Amino acid sequence: MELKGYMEILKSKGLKVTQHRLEILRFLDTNRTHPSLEQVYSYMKEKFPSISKMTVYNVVELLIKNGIINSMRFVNSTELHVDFDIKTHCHFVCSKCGHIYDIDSDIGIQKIIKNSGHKADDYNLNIYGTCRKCQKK
Amino acid sequence: MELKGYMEILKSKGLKVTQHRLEILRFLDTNRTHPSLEQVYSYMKEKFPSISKMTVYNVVELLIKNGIINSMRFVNSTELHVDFDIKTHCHFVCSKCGHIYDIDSDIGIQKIIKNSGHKADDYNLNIYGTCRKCQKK
DNA sequence: TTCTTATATTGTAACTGTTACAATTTGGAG
DNA sequence: CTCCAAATTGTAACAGTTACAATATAAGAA
Repeated sequence: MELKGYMEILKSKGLKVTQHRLEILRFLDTNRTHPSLEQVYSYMKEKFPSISKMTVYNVVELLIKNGIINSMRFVNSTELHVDFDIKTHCHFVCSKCGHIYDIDSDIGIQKIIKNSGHKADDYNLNIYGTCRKCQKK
Repeated sequence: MELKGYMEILKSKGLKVTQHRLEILRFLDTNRTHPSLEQVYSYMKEKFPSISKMTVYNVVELLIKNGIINSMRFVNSTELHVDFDIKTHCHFVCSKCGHIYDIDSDIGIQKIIKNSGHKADDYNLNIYGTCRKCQKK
């Protein structure tokens, strides 16, 4: 996606366009690796050596709140991970190598809670185990 | 369940039986509220005023590693929650009241990852939204 | 029972991820 | 270009967790 595309995303939500916001969006879009905030900060620090970690936290929080990016947490660590893909809610986490894989699957969340009376806004399915690559080793 | 039952659970895994372990098991068994470690500690502190928070962390870690209890983390906080029920892997978290509901559903995890080549050991499905009670308010 | 030893518990300190807040800088409307 | 609301920054504090060494205890052996 071109820079113009990220500008449109921000503008469509009535958000100001800043270099930091554009670069974080671009990084997440081109690196679909579900990075932790530390990893996002680490990348941004190279591009903008004077950037504050707070900016990363602020921008990420803003993007999450406006439904532009996805966030997830896994049972084996306390840190928040983010991803540009807001459609995929299922992830496979390898206990050996730590790699996070997207699992493209519609688990029919409405059917699961239909008798409960609850109203679902979002969900995360995290699957833990050994990934394809690590099984071969 | 009687105290004897918790002793059997520990012994069957070759673990030593201690007052702390028994009490934490009993608390989790009779309070299926998916408490955070802070909440477990808070309860234990009343029963055993001199208990260290480290003991709670150690015992809980041991119980998780031996597959005796379940653990889960939610996207809105960094803290680990635990539950005596090792069968239920689906939870509904109300964004309004914070209550965590068990969702009894078999989502057929094997089917979901069958083409991926990965091998699943465990999973957590967290659903976020407004619970039945909070919708009425 | 008492002894022994491996293991459970404890306190402290350090570490990681996150939040609060006030000071400063900046995007973008007019 | 000017101005103001909002973005960014640095600092400090906080919450959850981990590491580790010292002490206490469970449970098998004698």
